[in-house]
Amino acid sequence: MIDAKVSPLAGMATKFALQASLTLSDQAALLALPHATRFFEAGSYMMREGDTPAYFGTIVSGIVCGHKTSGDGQRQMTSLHNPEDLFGIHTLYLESLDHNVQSLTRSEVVTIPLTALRDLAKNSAAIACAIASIVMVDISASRAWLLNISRRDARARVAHLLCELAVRLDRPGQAAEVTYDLPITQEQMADAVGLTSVHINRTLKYLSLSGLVHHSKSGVVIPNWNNLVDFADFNSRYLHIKGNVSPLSRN
Amino acid sequence: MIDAKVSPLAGMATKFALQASLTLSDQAALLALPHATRFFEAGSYMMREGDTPAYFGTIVSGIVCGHKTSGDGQRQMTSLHNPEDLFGIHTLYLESLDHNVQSLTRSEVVTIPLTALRDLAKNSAAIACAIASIVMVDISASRAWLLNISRRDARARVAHLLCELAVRLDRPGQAAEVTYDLPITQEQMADAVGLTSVHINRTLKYLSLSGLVHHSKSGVVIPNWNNLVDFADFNSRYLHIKGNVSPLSRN
DNA sequence: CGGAATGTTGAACCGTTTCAAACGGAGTGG
DNA sequence: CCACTCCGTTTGAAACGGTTCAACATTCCG
Repeated sequence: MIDAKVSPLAGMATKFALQASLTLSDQAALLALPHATRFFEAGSYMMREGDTPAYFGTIVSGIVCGHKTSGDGQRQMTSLHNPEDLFGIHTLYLESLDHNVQSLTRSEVVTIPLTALRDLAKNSAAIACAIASIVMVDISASRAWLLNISRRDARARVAHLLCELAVRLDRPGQAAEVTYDLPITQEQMADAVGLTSVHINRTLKYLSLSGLVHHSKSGVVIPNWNNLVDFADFNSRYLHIKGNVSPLSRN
Repeated sequence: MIDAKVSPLAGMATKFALQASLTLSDQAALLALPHATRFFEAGSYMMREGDTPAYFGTIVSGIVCGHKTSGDGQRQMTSLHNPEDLFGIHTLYLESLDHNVQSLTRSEVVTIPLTALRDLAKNSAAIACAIASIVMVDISASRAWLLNISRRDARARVAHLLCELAVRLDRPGQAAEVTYDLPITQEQMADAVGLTSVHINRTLKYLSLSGLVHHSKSGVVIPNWNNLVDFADFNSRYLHIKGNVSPLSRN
């Protein structure tokens, strides 16, 4: 099995292994991928729309987002990546990037050239399947965001986002209260859910006053997980977490 | 090369071949996939959220959509499929469906069991890569919908959708005027772009009055392609059409 | 300590929704 | 062939949710 101590690529290799059954040589090949550790300041671009995709990576620390901007400069995030998440793998076979990737906080990432992964996938059906599988999970999340942004009001919308992050950070499941770090600004949150930072402010105030969630620099506190899930109309199925116990992600 | 006359699967096989270089035996294997021709009445469900994915397919005729619904019954389409498009392939490696697939008009489709494709992908890296590639193109479109719905007003939003469909139906490129069929109701269009059918009505009226697009039972007429593209802030890059001449898709 | 970035609040405004009513066309049955 | 119905379209008026603009408070950071 993959030993998490061995390599900064171990997390990435594990993600692959979760999606398809890999031979030992496939696992070894993944761990042998050329890679570099890089640091990005908050707000710096890791990739830009229109670029030729060059690498993908795993996040070691920090928060990274994918986003697009409209002609008049408005921005919409399309994904949010936490430590241990992969980013950029969607673009493995795209000739040009359709979105930007930017760090929201100072972050450390391990980057891997796409050419190297392409070579691997060309020779291993299992690895290619794992990649396809990873992208399928991501497109499912993308569809969930679409619904969230188009059909839920501001309150449920940010509640839903906070639920998603809780589940992805593996927090719920034990007690009623759920807690995690989320060092992003209200403006960044606005770009994630398609609102204004002013309205995010009012919405967070409402959610806090009604005891559903508290968000501050010290993190997110969800006093009662089930309450928030109900309020947000949240169902974690779309995250396709393997071995997920309850499809409703209520305790 | 793949002969379009041979099999109802030829279109599907060609889509795969466009994304990865397939050996002749890969191509033959794709064409040999078990399949069935099926008809669906307008409005009938081909797959439902929560189901275990069973098949994918190509559309022969008709229009099919993917959609999700929120707890209070509001609906948001996540994709629209025209003849020759694939549907359901996103779910190849998902344990449960995260969205519904429904026909908007009476439609004829060719369905292929996912198990058969999984077997093929397991043994051919090229086919697995083609699948990954197809999904990557789709997730790119999904991101574009996200931006469209969250950050453009109703007018630009429906204009953008009509641009996308024009390009995907391969209409623009020759003359300034662009025409195509789009036998969907205003309510269906509303579900595609995240608006109300009432507001779609007013928006279409505006677009028609200003000479940008006309939509009726007889189809879509775009008197001047470049005008609509500018108005909609449309750039076809996100569709990743191979061999696409102009990334801006202006003539 | 000072300046910039982020958060907070109020008031006016505006795009979209909601509700309600009426209209038109296609299909059906008498 | 007309009357009836159903479904989608059209229009108006009022209400609502979120934006915009502007001012001020707070926190962060060099």
